[in-house]
Amino acid sequence: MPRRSPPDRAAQATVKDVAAKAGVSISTVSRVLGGTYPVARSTRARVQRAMRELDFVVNAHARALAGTRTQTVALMLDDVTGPFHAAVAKGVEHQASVEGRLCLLCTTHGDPERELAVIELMREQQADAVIVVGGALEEASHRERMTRFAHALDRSGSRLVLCGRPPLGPDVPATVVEYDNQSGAYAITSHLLSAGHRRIALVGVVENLTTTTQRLQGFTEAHRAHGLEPDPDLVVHGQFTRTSGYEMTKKLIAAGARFTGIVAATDIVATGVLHALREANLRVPEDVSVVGYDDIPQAFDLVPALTTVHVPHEELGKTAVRLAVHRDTEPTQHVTLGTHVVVRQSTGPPRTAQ
Amino acid sequence: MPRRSPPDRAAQATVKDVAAKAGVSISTVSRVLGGTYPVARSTRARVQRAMRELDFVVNAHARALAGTRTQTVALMLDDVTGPFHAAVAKGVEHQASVEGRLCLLCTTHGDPERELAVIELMREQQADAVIVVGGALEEASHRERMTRFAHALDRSGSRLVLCGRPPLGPDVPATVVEYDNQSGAYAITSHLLSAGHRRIALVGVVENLTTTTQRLQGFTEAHRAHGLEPDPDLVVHGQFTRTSGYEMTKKLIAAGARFTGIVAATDIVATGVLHALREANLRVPEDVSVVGYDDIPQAFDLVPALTTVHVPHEELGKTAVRLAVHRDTEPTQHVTLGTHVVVRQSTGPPRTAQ
DNA sequence: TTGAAAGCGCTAACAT
DNA sequence: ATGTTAGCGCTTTCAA
Repeated sequence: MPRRSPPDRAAQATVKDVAAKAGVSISTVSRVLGGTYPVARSTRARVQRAMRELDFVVNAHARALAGTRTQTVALMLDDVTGPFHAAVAKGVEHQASVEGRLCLLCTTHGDPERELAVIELMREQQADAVIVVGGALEEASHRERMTRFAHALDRSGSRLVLCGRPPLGPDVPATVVEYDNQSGAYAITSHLLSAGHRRIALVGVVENLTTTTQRLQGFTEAHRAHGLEPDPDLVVHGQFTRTSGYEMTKKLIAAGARFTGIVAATDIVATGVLHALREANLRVPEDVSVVGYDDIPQAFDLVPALTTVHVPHEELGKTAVRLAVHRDTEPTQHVTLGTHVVVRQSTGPPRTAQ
Repeated sequence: MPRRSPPDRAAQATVKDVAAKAGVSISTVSRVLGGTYPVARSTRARVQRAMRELDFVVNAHARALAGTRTQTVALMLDDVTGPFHAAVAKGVEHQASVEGRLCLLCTTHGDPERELAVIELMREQQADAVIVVGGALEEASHRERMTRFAHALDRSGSRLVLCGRPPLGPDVPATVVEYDNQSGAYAITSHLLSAGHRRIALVGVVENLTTTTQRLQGFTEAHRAHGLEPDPDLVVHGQFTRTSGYEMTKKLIAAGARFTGIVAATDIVATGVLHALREANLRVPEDVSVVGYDDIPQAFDLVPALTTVHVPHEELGKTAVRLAVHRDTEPTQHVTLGTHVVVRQSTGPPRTAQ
C-alpha cells in the first residue's frame, strides 16, 4: 500500500529493469553481477548488454545491506592540509584502493569531541576500519571514550586503528601502527649533543599531546645519556604551527636565553623557527643549529635545508589499512615503524666551545 | 526459508532489538531516530535508553536504501599530497560537513582511465555529487567519456562538479567552479614585464593539460600587450613537480639561454627552479626574477619568498560542494573565482636594461 | 543453469 | 501518539 511519491529525477535502472530487458530473473542478473556463480555465456552476454543499454550500476547501499560487509575504510585526521597528515592519507587511500576499498575522509580540526562524533558516524557507515591519525590527548575521559568506541567498533565487526598514536591498553581491540617518537627525538637530540651543543632548546611542546610527551622524553633522555639535564627554561610550549614556532623563538631570543641548538617539535614549527632566527640575524647553522621532526617534503627546500627525523608517513597509512583489513590472518596488530635522522644543512658544531 | 549463516562476529543491534527492549514498535524507534515526528517524551526517553544500552547506531546503508538520498559527496583528485589539492580537499571536506554530508576520497594519480573508473564507483555509492579536481586532459575521447558520465550522474540524481577545470560544453549537466588561469598568468607575466623584463621563460608546460594551455595563453597575451612575442626557446615543457622545475632550469642554463625572469607553471615547480638557480650561483631576484602560481603555504617560506598568483583553493572546494548540493535552488552552476598577484621577494627589476 | 522468494535494516505511508 | 506493513535494491538459499 505505501510508497512515497516518485523521485523527481528519472529513476536509476535497477536489477529488476535489467532482468526485464534481458528476459531473465533478477537472480540471474545478480549472478552476473557477482561473477562468482556459473551463468550461461549467452545469458550473461544478454544481461550485460541490457545493463549497458540501461546504463545500470549496482546500488552499493543495497549491496551492503544484503551482503555481508561494506567495502570502506574511514580515515580521520586533524587537517588534510598538513603535509604529515596528507602523506598518511595518501598511504591510506593507496592501500585502500589496492584492497578494493573506498576511503571515507573526515577531519576533526583537533576537536576531541568531533573526533568521537566522527567515529560514531563511521560506525553508521559500517566502515570496516576506522583509522585515526595523529597524536591523542592524554586525558582520562577521552581515553575512556576511545576505548568504548574500540569495543563498539569491534562488536559491529569493524576495527579501530590508531595511527601514530600509542595503544589504549592491552585488552582494547584496536590495531596500532606507531613510529617511535621517543627514539627519534633521542636520536636527533643526540646528533646535536654529539656535535658539541650543550644548551639546546625544545620548541613546540603541546600540552597533553602524546606526540610531544614522547618527544620530550627522548629529548630528556638524550641529555641524560650525555650526563646533562635539559634546562627547563629552554623547553617552550606552543602549537604545531609555523606561527607558533616563529613566536616561541622570538620570545626565547627576547628573553635573552642562551642556546646554540633548537629542536623544533615538527618541521612546520622549524619553519617558523628559521624565520625568526633569520629576522634576528642569527645564522643557521653557524650561530644556531636547528632540527625538525617529520621530514616533510619541503624540509628539503628550506634554507638551509633542514636536518630532521624521517617518519615513514605513507608507510604508516598503508600499514594501517593492511593490518586492519587482514586482521583475521595478520597476527601482529601492533607495529612500530622505524625513523631515522636525515642530516642536511641546518646543523653543525656550536660556534663557541662551552 | 533462506538465510545465510550468521556472521561470525556478534551482530550489531538493530531497530528491532531496540524496539523489543523498549517495548515499542520499530516505527516508534524509527521516529525517535528521525527526530522529526512527534513521540511522547517518556517513550522517547525509554527508546533512547534502550539504544544506549544496546550500543545501537543506525545502519547508514539501510537508511540510504529506504530513504531518499545518500548523504555523501565524492572527491576525486590526483594526489592528496600536493598542497594545491590538499587545500581544495580541505574546503570540500569542510563544506560537506557543514552541509551534513560525508566525504568520499579517491585519488587517480593522473590516470584518466582510473578517473573514469572512480566516477563509476561513485555512482554506485549514490554520492550526491562527484567533485573532480584539477586540470583535465585535452583529449577528445576523454572529454566524450566525461560528458557521458555527466549525463549518467545526472540521470541518477547526482551531479558532476568540475573544480579548477573548464566546462565540457553548454548542454552538459555539470557544475563548474573555475579560477581564472589565463588572467592569473597574464597578471603575473605583466608584473615581470612592467618591471622591465623582456626575456622571460615559462617553465613547466604540461602537454595537453587545460591548466597549462590556459596559463601559456595568458603568458603570451601579456607579452603581446607589451608589443612582444614570447621566445619559443624559453617555453619549456615538463611536469608539475619540483624535480621537473629543477631540471628544466638546469637545461635552460646549460643551453646558454638568455633570460632575466622565469614564470614557473606552479609554486612547486618554482621550488625546483629556485634550487637550480641557487646551484648555478644566480641570485634571485638580482640576477633572475622568479614567480610561481598557486600561492601554496610554503611559498612564503622559500628563500626568497615567492611572488606568485594566489588561487583561492579552499574557497574553490567549498563553492563546489555548496553549488552542487543546492543545485535546485542555486541558479548559477558555473562560477569563476578571482585570483590575484602576491608580490614577495623573488621579483625585482632586471639587472641590465635590455 | 535458472527462477522464486525471503530478508538485510530501515523509512514512510496508512491505519488506529 | 503509536502500531502495521510494504517496500528500497540487492544477495542468497532452496527448488526445479
